[in-house]
Amino acid sequence: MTTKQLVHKATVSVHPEPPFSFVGTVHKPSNFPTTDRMYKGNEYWQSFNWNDTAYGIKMIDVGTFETPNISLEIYSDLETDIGHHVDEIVQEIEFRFDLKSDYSPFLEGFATDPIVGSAIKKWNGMRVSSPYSLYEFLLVTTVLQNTTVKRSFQMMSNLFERFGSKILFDGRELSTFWSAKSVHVVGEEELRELKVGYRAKTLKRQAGEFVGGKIDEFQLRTMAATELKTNLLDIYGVGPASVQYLMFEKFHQYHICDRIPPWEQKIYSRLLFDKELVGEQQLLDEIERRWGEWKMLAMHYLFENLFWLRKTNNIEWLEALILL
DNA sequence: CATCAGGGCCCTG
DNA sequence: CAGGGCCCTGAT
Repeated sequence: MTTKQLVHKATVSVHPEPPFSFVGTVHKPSNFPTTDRMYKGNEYWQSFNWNDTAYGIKMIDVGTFETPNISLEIYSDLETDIGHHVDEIVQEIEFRFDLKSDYSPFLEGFATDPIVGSAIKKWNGMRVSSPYSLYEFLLVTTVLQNTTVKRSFQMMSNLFERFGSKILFDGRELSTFWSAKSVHVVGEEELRELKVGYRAKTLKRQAGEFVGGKIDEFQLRTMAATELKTNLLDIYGVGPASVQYLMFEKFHQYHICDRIPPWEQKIYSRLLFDKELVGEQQLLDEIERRWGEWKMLAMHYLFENLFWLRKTNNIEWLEALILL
């Protein structure tokens, strides 16, 4: 696999809505690691596909909690690419990282909440963000299905190896995602060789839905929650669990939570009830009672805070759930 | 050795 | 609406 060097650069200042947590926004400790992005200190890098071109994105935190400021660097192979697309790339980054939303009613309203209060204190201003396009996000939800974290990671690596490529910018080498087209033209059998099992059919069908124009991410973004959900469920391979991830992380519908998948169920059972396993409906009732319209955001703050704690503390029950 | 469930979803009856 | 089947792997 050859590595493409991206030598041209444009720099733009981006100003998120205060308050803002850079780390909490660009780095999600709960996500399994992939080679398309990396975070260190006050800097963040990722590959970024836009209009069939592989860009490199670097964000540097040069602001403060109250006066957020990100120095956004866009790297490209061709100078003209940056010139023509810089504005739309900035807009897209602002959307994916949810930089312009106002979380203050939640952050202020629950600052002293007995359960989520300490997570808010630590992560105040953390956004619901996903670095991925809808196509890329669906790859993740597909490899997550009906398996363990370890195998999901293996499937993702195999896909990167087969379809992705590499870029080098700012001294960092990162994997890039691929187009739906490149998967669409490949036979299902060839996909199965990547150890994705029955998901080969899903990967191929989803790629086809993008290529054929059935899925339009930008149109989906204009829809209200109910219509959005219906349309997402209409995508082959998207069921109740995946649609919950999509609605929240990708489309930032942080007032909605009508499903808590098994793995999260175990984790929230501990966080909310200090029990090994509480019924899904009981958990749903509890989060509604405690946080109402902000319930999914509250859950996210709890979740990421827990995985951050894991870095310095040994949380035995959590390790057991991750090793599965 | 066999059996089974794991961060679901589709399809059938 | 319930339930079988699906790829593969590690745990038992």
